[in-house]
Amino acid sequence: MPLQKVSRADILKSSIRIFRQRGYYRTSMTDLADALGLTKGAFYHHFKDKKTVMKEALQMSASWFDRKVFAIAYQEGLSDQEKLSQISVITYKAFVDQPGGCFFANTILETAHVEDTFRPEIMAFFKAWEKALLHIFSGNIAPENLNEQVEQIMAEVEGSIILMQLHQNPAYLKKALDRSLTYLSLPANH
Amino acid sequence: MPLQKVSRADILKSSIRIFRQRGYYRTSMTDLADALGLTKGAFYHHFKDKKTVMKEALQMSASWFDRKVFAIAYQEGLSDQEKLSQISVITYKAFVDQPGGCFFANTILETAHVEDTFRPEIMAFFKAWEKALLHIFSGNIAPENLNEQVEQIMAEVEGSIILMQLHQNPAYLKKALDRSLTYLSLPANH
DNA sequence: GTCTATACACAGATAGAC
DNA sequence: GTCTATCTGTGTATAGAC
Repeated sequence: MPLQKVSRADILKSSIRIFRQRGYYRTSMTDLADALGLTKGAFYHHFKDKKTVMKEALQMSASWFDRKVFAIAYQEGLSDQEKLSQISVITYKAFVDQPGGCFFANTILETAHVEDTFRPEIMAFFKAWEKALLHIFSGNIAPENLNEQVEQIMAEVEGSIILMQLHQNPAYLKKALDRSLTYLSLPANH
Repeated sequence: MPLQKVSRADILKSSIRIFRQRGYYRTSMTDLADALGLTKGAFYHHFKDKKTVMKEALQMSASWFDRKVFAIAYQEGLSDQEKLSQISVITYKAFVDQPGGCFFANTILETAHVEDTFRPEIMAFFKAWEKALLHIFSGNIAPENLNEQVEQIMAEVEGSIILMQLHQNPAYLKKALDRSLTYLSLPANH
């Protein structure tokens, strides 16, 4: 029986799930190690400290959204409606299938007034999301309303994730995502 | 020189500020005691444990919103526009003057997937907010759209508080509150 | 009502055997 | 690469003097 090899990516995938649900401060190194069937000592062989695990976890999660969600905004041959609809479906699935809500929103609220350690990673996620939405809506909305429309959608989605977790009911997120689709065809924007 | 007397309300007011900024788990009993110039031992004379401080802090904060913000929705002699406008102004001031964003949103995101301890107190805040908005909008919006309109406003405001803290810019909250006023006079709702 | 001192658990992190 | 054992700091909470 050879020794089990755990890849850096395996560790991060597992740690993302735990950090997202329990938060950064409440998660202990023992929590992270146990989830992989490792001891603390073995875990520290792979990562030098908790901060580094968290930073790379945020980066890996942001990268997933870049590739699986935001990339849809730049695909050739899709209408703006199709792009936004596909993004909504995947976003819904992502936030409902795996508990813990939005890893990035959770982390900024938890840490913003304690330390700035993770602000760059969190900011990168929101900037990529904003850019994708701006790309989709730029042809449908007057330039002077564009930025606020995109801001509004991001606020609605993030806020609905809070309500979803409060009421333990994913319908809140579903309705917010559905509303974002209606903003593509508002008469007032043409 | 008599011994200094610290009231339960004083302790709670101070603790609310710290819990809101640092979160529940990251806040230590030493943090709470130090802020009042007390030692841990003295602090424990007033509250039997951390959980109780948090519960009463949430209750006191919710009570403040009930009296100072949500009560406006039921005041005689104000138009719906005036009610919502006054609520917006106070809400903005409350969330901007004191750092840490929304105590209730922070706490539900931090604790929802770890324990249910504070869910009743947090739920009470959101229910009171929802009820106040329903009261204001009930005369302006068709009954079949009423619930979703109120949901949307709460999601937008909470989401904008996240963006406000991410970008360290209160304009995000201001714009979300201003949008809520426009929903009172949307032609589609009449 | 506030203080010092302390008990006990667990946190993050490291050393060294296998 | 994983383990056990350990170091050090800090957490919640309590006991008892003043």
